Amino acid sequence: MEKTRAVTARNSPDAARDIPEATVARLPVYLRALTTLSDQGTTTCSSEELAVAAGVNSAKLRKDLSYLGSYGTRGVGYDVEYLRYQIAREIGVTQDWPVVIVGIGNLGQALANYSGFRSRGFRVVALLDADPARRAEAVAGLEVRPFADLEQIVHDHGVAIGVIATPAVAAQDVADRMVACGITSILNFAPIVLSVPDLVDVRKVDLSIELQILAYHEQRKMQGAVTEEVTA
Amino acid sequence: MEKTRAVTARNSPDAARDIPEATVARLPVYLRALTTLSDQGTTTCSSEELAVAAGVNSAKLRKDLSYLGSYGTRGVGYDVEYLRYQIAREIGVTQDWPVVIVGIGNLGQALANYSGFRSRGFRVVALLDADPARRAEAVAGLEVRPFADLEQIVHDHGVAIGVIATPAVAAQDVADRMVACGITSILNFAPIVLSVPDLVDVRKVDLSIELQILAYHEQRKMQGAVTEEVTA
DNA sequence: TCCGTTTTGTTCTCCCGTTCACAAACTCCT
DNA sequence: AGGAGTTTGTGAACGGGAGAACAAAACGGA
Repeated sequence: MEKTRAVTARNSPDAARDIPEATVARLPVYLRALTTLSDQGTTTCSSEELAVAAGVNSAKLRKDLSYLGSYGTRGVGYDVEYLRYQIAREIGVTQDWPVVIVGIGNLGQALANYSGFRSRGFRVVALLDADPARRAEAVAGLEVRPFADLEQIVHDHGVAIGVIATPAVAAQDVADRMVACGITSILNFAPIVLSVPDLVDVRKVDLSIELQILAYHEQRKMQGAVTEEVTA
Repeated sequence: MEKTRAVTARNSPDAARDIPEATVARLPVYLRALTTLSDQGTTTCSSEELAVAAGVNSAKLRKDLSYLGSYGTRGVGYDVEYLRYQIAREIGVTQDWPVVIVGIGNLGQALANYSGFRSRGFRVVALLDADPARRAEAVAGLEVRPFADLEQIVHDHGVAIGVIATPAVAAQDVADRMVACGITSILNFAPIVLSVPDLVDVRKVDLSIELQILAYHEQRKMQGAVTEEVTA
């Protein structure tokens, strides 16, 4: 394993180079910016233009792209379509990823209806909820099925990614069941720290945490204003 | 300003010490963990216990807390209630923050109904949408008002934080209007990079980016499996 | 009172990520 | 063909955060 990676790391186009995590997190942003440029009819762009569109420093952008390979032309820039495909392939969104959503409350429904998933290579194959009342009507054209169906669905569709949009109290149970079914990537919206095996990836989105971070800075802005008044 | 900060930085309890951004992002997690512990009836906890509950390293937790002050007791640990209050005060969620949500589609409705905002010091004071059809019925007990009312609402309630849940094409316009009204912190759910003045804070939540990051790692897991089979 | 135990607060070191700066490489124009 | 201009890719310096490790401090028991 180690040896294989060492040999293929530099040159092979499909080698699994180890891309820094910070870079991985920005690749989707670049992809989005390139798609926008492409829609506008732009065929070529410089690192500076793309950096502006992605809201980052151009040197950082170039270094990020250099981890994927040399896809630009010096003195010219990058071919928008070509680069877009290369990034999409590196991320893995040239293929379709089946996804299940568990917890069809307000947030779960919003996620089920979100068109941005489908357009970026993700297909919601099932909606699950433990509450029978929630299963009365279809959401986003899909019936809401009992949570017990999870294993069957994961098996049938080869699901590797699960989304948790349940209340906090239910989230750990759901995660455990997901892991038991073979899901290895979880996007967690519940405000709780999930514990999962090392080989399972978890990313969390906590809406109120984001607001709290903003509040902290907002408070400092106000304190600063007061301090200035006092010292003035 | 510089001088004032230098003088008050170390000792004054309400001084605006500069807390590292990485620490700020974790404080809300600690706050959540402490609330959970408190609800369970725990009155005292060690850094190790709290670290486990927050999903971080205990050394990192202690260092984070040390930026706020010395709120623990050596040999004993931390008083849950006391620490909880100190963190809440540092973040600024002991006071109430009025918030406006613009874009009352699926996601906007979910946000409007999210109880986690209210319970953590945020109060949704208005829902705005440019589409008259959306204003037909109330959402989360609030009427949906025209976007033109933004300035009046911001002025009346002293709103400093705005949430954008519109489609991408509308987001920059909304942000510009928010900034013009005096909003200085924006939580952006639209998949686009907003450009705002330096003194305005923007945090973004992009649902599909999170999935793409998971997809990248998922793809690598699979590649790794294949490589192992080949080399075996 | 004194010693062992526990746990915090902090120092030190290492590593990752960011940014600068520049050589290499490509285009275009003469 | 050659030189001027442009832009990429990357080496190197820099800064910040993570984690180990330890000294300082508090508690409890004898």
